[in-house]
Amino acid sequence: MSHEPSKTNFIRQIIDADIASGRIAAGGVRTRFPPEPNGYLHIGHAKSICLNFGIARDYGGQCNLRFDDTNPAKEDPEFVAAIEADVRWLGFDWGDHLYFASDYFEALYACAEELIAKGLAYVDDLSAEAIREYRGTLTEAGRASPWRERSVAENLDLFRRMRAGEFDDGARVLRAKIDMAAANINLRDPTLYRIRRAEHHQTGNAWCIYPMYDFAHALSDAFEGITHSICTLEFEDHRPLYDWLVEHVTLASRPRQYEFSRLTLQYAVTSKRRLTRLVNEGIVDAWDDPRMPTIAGLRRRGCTPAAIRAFCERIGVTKSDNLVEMELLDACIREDLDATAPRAMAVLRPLKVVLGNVAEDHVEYLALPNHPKDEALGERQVPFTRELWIDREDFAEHPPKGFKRLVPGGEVRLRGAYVIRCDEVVHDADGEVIELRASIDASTLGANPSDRKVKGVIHWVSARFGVPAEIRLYDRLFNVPFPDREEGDFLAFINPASLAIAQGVVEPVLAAADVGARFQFEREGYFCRDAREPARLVFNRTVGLRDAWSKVAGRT
RNA sequence: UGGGCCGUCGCCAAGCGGUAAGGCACCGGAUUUUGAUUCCGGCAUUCCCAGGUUCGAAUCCUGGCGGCCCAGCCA
Repeated sequence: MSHEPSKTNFIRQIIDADIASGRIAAGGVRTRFPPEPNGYLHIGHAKSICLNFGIARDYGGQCNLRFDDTNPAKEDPEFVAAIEADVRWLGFDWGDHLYFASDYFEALYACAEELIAKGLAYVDDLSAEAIREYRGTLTEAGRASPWRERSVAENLDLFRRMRAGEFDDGARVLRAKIDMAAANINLRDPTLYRIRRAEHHQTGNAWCIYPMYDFAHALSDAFEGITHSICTLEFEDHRPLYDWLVEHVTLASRPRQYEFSRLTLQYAVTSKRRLTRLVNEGIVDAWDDPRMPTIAGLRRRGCTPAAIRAFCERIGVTKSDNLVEMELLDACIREDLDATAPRAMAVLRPLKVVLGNVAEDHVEYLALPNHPKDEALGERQVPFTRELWIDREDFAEHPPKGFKRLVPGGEVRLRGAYVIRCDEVVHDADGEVIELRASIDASTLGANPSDRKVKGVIHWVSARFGVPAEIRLYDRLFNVPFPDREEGDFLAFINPASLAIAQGVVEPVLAAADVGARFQFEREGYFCRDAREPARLVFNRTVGLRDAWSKVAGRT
C-alpha cells in the first residue's frame, strides 16, 4: 500500500500503451509546455508544467518550452522572461529546446499555401461580424461565404498579397474549407490567418499576417515531433480541427492531442484576464503580490518549488472537475517547510513583560536549536533580558476555558528559557493592558519544576535586543470559493482582510536574514523575508501553523 | 433544445468484471519546552439514479438525472 497517491494517470497510461504497441519508442515521448507570453504563470500552469516536464523526465523523453506567440498585440517580452524564470524555479529544464511559434512563421505560411493549393483553404473578404453571422449558431448550421468558391489561383494571389501588406487590417482572412454545417462549430471554416499590423516581440515588423492558435499550434507540434500534445479540456472540441490540419498538411510527424481538466483552486482566480485586472486595477501590488496564485506570487510568499510540485502530484490528472481546496496547497507547503525551515521567534503583537527578579543589565545568551528534529540546522544564540516582548494573545486577564497561556498569578514557560509567573497587570487610563510584571523561576532553565506542572509555552523576544520588523499576514484573496461563478463582477468578492500588516519584533538573528529566506516563527507559522524590499526588514507569512486551539476556542 | 466531455467520501483520486487504495479535511486519543511536528485509531456494506447482462457489476448494456465546455479575425 502506497502512502502517496498513485503517480500514474490516464495520460501516462496512454503513453505506456503507445510504447507497448510500438507507436513510439521507449524514450521517444516528446511533450511541450506552450504558454502564450501574455501574463505570468499561475498554479494552473504549474499543473501543466509538472505533467509535461514530469512525463519527459520519467520516460527519458523530451519536453520543449514553446511560446505560443501568435498574437503580438497581447504579448510582451517581459512575460517571456518571467515565464522562463518561473519554469526554471519550479525545477524544470528544457535544455536546448526553447522555441517560439514565431520561429515557424515562414514554415506555417508554406503550410497555408499548401492548403490553398489543395483547395482546402480560401481567402474570405467577409467582415468579422459577417463571418460571425454566417457561422450559424449552436443549433443552426452555418452558411457558405460568397467567397468560399474562389479559384486556387485567386486564393493564392490574394493570400500572397495579404502577406505583402496590400490590404488593411481585418480586410480579409484565410479560412480552412471544411464544413459550414458541422455540428462542431470549430469545423465551420475556421480562420487560419488574419491581417494585423502589430510589431511582434520576436519578429518585429517582418509580418503583417499572423496565424491563429489552432493552425499554429497543431503544426508547431508536428514540426517539433511532439508525440503527445497535452492541453486542457476546453480544447477537446478543437481536436477534430487539430487532426484535420495534421492530416491535410504534408508533415514529417503526426502528433496527437490529449486533454485533461484544468485546475480550479478554491478562493482564487486563475484566468489570465482576471489576474491581469487584479494587477492593472491595483487590487494587488503586482503579478508577484503574495496573494496572487501566480508562481511568482507563491514564490514571494515563501512557497517552495518542492511544495508546488507535491501539490501538483497530489491533485492528480483526470478529465473530471479539479476543484481543489486551498487546504491541500497549505498542507503541501507546511509539509515541506516543517522539514526544512529553521525556527526563530517573532512577536507579532508586542506586549511588554518586565521580570522583577532579573537585573537591569542582565544579558544571558541561550543556545537554541534551529530545528527540533534536524540537528544539521545547528543552533543560535538568543539573548534573554529583564524586559521582553510577548504576544498579546498569549496573555488573558479573563481567560476562556482551556486557555493554557499566561494569566494573572499564573505560570507559563518561555520557549527555550525560564518559567515565569505573572505578578501584576499594568493598565492604562482606558483599562487597556499595557505591561506585565513577572518573575522567573531560576531553577527552570532546561528543567521542569518537580512540584508542579506548567502547561503553556509561549514565544518571546528580548526588548533590548529585539529588532522591529514589518510582518505581512496574508490570507485568501477572495471570500467565496468560486469567485468566477458568482453573479456580477468577481472583484466584489475580494477578501478585505487578505492582507494585515503587523509591526512586530523579531529576535536579532532575523535582522541578518537573506532576502527570500524562509523560517518558522514558532507557534505562528512560516514566513519569508520579502525580496521586493531588501532595504527594510519585512516578512511575508507563507502559511500559518495548524491551529487546534483556535478551533477549540471558536467553539465556545 | 446542436456538438463534445465528466459524475467513486466534504475536496482530490485509485480502481479497467472477482467483492471500495491513498492524500487533504474532519473526529477522537498518545507523546511533546511550538495548542506545531510525530504517532495510533475512526471516517463510502457502496460508487448520480433506474432497469438489464452475469455465478459475480463502480467496472459491460439501456434509459434517465446532474455538472462543465463550445457560436474570437484570443489562446
